[in-house]
Formats: sequence, structure tokens, C-alpha cells
Amino acid sequence: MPELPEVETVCRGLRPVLEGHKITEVRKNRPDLRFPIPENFVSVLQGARVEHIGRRAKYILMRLDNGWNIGWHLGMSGRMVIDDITRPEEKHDHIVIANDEGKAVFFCDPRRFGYVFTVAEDEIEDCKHFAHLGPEPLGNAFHADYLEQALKGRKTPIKNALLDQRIVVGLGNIYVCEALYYAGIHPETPSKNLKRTHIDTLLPIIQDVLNKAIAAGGSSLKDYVQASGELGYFQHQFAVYGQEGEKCPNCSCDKSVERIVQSGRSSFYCPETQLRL
DNA sequence: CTTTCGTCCTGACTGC
DNA sequence: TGCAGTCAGGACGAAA
Repeated sequence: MPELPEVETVCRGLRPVLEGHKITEVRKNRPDLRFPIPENFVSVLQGARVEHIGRRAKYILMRLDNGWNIGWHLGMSGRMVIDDITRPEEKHDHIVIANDEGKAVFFCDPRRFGYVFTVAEDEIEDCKHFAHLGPEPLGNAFHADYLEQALKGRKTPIKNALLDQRIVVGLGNIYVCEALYYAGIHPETPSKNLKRTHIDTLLPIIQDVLNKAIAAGGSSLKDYVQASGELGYFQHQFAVYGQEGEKCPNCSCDKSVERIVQSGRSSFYCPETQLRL
């Protein structure tokens, strides 16, 4: 599912098709995704020029030249496929937007966990979806002093804390599992048990895991396709995610990766490499 | 305030 | 071969 690196990759793939281009056609094939598609969605996009494609957390933000922005969340199974506007639609193509050169973005989302919203330029930070977001993990505001403060006194497991978008955005189940593995921290560790030294270790590892995934062009699971629509996107091999029963990749360890369920989500970890604090 | 849990959805997979 | 059941998971909102 798309986490920060995948969304970043989608943004990069969308830019050549949309930035600087006028939207000449908008097709909305159903009234709702996870939430209703806003009434003004089509009229806001129709005829507008896309000034910028940005990303905040796991949201794609399309800034238009008419004062509006389109916010876009890919949910679990959302894909952006770029092709000619003449391409026949596929079963779960819910939204199609075409540019002034006959190219189109097909938003395909079988599970419909994705959603779109419209927001005026000066209301972005205060809107429902953005108001409670924490700092970007690759930005200056995400530093050890901040994370120490954010985890202080909280007994919730570190796994859950890192998934909490109010603490830090962009991380999902995969990259949290991976970061905790490389940091050698057991996912059930109460957040408040992390000492400053652990935070100093963990924080740059989170950034490293994300940066490497971005560099790899976003990782690919079952239902993610790179925005360019091109073949050959990177098939990521994870250290622990989805590796239950496989040998821990740490060469000085002969244990196997185990799976537990935390708050209904699978956590993968090595019982020897990752310590309970 | 913090924390947990139900909800949304369909395709892939498992087991009988 | 068919069918029922389970699982995957992001974010919201309600409830404890």
C-alpha cells in the first residue's frame, strides 16, 4: 500500500503529465470513494491549469491556477495510471482527468479506500485532513528533541506511535516494521521506555529507510503501480516485512522472523535482533 | 487527556 | 470445481 515513498514516487510520475498543463476533461464514474467525491470536484478541475503537484504526508496535493487544490489519498489499493485518454477504462477506474495533450491520469482503486477532496489554497493547513498531521519525517521539524517529547509518558507500543500520523506522518505498516528492525527495537516496546539514545538511533534510521525506498522508486506490493505506468518498477525485498518464518537477515543471528498482531495489524520482527526496552 | 476498536472495500488466498 | 471464510490495511470517529 502506498506509504510516503510510494506517494512521493507517484507525485514525480504525475508532474510531467499535469504540471503546467490545462485539464481539458474530467470523468467521475461514481459519486463516492471512501467519502463522497465533492460536488465541486469536476467544476474545480475542468479548464484549470495545474500549477504544482506536491505531497503532504500520504496525500497528493494538486495546486490549480484558480485558487483551489485537489487533495488525493490513494488509500490501500489506489493507483494512478498514465495513458492516452483514448485508452478504454478498466473496471475500477473511478476518476479520469485528461490534459491538453491527450494524455490522461486514470485513478483506479478496487477497494475504494482512497478519496479526494477540494480545498481552497488558504485553508489547506486547517482542513480536516491536514489539521492534525505531525511533522514530515524528512523535514527539519522532525528532530530528536521533538520525537523525545512526542513519545514521553506514552505507554502505547512504539509500533503504534510511529503509525500515528499526529506524531509523524508518512509511515505505514511496512516502513515502521523495517525501521524498528534496523534500530533493534521490539515493536511492543512502550514508547515511554525509549531513552534518548534509542531515539538518536531510531530517527535517522527512519529517514534512511524512507530515503532508500524513494530512491528505489517506491516499493511495490501486490496492488501498487508506479505513476509512469511503465513496466519494471522496483520490487523491494524487505528485511522483515512479510518475511515470517524466514531467517533474520542479521548475519550474527540464527533466529527467524516472527509475526504478531498489534491493534489488528501484523508486525514482523526478529526476537533476537530487536530488544524489548 | 489517552487509547482502543469498529468501519469502510474487494481481490487473493486457504481449506473443506 | 465451488463456496465460505479470512486477510490485507489508512484514517476517521465513536466509545471507553
